Amino acid sequence: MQEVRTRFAPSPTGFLHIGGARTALFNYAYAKHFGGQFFLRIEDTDVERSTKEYEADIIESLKWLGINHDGEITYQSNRIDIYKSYAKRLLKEEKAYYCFCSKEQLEEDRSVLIANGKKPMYVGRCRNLDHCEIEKNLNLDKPHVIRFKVERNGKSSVFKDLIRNQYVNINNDEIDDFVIVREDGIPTYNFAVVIDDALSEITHIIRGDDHVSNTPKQIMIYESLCFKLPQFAHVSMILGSDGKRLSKRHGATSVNQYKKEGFLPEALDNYLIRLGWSHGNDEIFSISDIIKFFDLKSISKSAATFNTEKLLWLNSHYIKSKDSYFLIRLINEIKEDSEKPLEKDIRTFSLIESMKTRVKTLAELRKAVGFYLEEELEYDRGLMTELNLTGKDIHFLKEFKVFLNGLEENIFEDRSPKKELEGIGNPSYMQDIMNETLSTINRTIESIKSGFNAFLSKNNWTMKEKAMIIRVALTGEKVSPPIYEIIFALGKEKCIKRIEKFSKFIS
RNA sequence: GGCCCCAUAGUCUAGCGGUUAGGACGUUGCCCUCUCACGGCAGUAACACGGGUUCGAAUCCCGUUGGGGCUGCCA
Repeated sequence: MQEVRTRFAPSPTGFLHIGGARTALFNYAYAKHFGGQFFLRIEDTDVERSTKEYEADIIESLKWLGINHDGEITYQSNRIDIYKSYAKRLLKEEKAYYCFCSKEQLEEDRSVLIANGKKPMYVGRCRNLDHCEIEKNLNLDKPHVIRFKVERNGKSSVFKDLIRNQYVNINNDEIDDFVIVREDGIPTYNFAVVIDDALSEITHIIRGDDHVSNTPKQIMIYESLCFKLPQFAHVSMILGSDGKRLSKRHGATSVNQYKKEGFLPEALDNYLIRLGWSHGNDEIFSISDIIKFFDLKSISKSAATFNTEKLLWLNSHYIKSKDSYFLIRLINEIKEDSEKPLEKDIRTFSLIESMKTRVKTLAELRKAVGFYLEEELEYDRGLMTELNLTGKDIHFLKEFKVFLNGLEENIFEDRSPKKELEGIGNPSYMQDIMNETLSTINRTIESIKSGFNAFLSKNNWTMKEKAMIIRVALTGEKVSPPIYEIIFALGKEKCIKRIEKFSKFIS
């Protein structure tokens, strides 16, 4: 069997968006499923709109998603001469022709056709120019493009689409004599794409639905150049919540933006692969699962609506599955320059460990431990009225401070294994350290817990009635990790300081 | 307008001639509980419509409606 070779061919006229990422993932998964190769080609023939910034974004985003290409990246802008030579060949074989019509003239033709209720196609003025006329115009340096001469007289173009598993039939009368080389000598998409795909021996072209109507044009070029045809698979579009094609209007659409907002690449990959593709009732797919199970026949024919809720669910799923040191690292990677980095110590670790089940993004996770990062807490007035504190509470806080004072210092010693974790590559060793860290935390928290419970019962208090005031005093928030965990993370001294400050604030 | 494609709950989907139409997200209720989550349990909600074909249709065919795409010297 022939090796499967696929490609992703974005144009650097925008950031890598969700739709492009899915197409890339499909192509990657398909090739890898068959042990084939996946290539990346930058289609930068639109010199007006292509930028290096977008190009870098696309490459980086793909890398972040783990969609790794084989071989070197191809740039169409480096291959203009190749396209030109093929255009020359088509000209010589009279499968293409020079067109000297001015843009103004074409615009006029167009409006006349539309006014008469006709299809706005090229009128064919230059389709059958005689040699002398062409020579004359060329010698005069008259601006021109090269058009492909579409065979008509009732002919039609047929190709099989692998997603629908059926033939798509388009009458050639519907297809214009499209431009293959622009006035400035740069080839157009439909021309360059065919030459590159053919020359790089791409076997399967998996791309968006928006290319179906281009396919007959491209097949004509394949045939006119005697290239071997690849197979085509057109994936339906991704729609926004309003049913319209997904665009910037719908909020975050670039991969990069999702990264910044604290999504994990695993979550995005998993979400994207399930958007339009299924494998029975399975929902969770790692990259290797994707490669293992991916196929074209399980791709849905209909358009899919992008749903952030489900992405968030997947993201929280993957956040929960990561170890907390790793999460700290990821949070620091995406933090704003103005934010201070999270420390890789055992206290931060314990908080992340506790909060990671309560958030859906890394950004939220960072925010959730904000009370720990802040030196000085702000207490919300509204929250105070809600608490409705009395003299009894002030008394309780006093007692609580006594309890804190009585805690042994050494339980708060920082037994951070961070040094050992820096720059080591042995996963099982890391796992050991991780487990040890976790059990240290658990042991300590247990000891705080039993001491605290004894303190409560001695005074005939219950957790239920006292938890909220402690929570607010120590964090300034109504929602926080469990009390014992806060005490552990903050440490004795900070807890006492915060209780003192809070007591002063309320009295 | 013309051409092409699509149609199972709010969303992603399973189904491929005979199912109590399955799963997941969301949502609702309950349990757990120091808050919020997590977790567990239970519930909610769908075959767009109309004709055929067939003993039998979500499934096959035709039409209607609705949606999407293309109709560039963008890709």
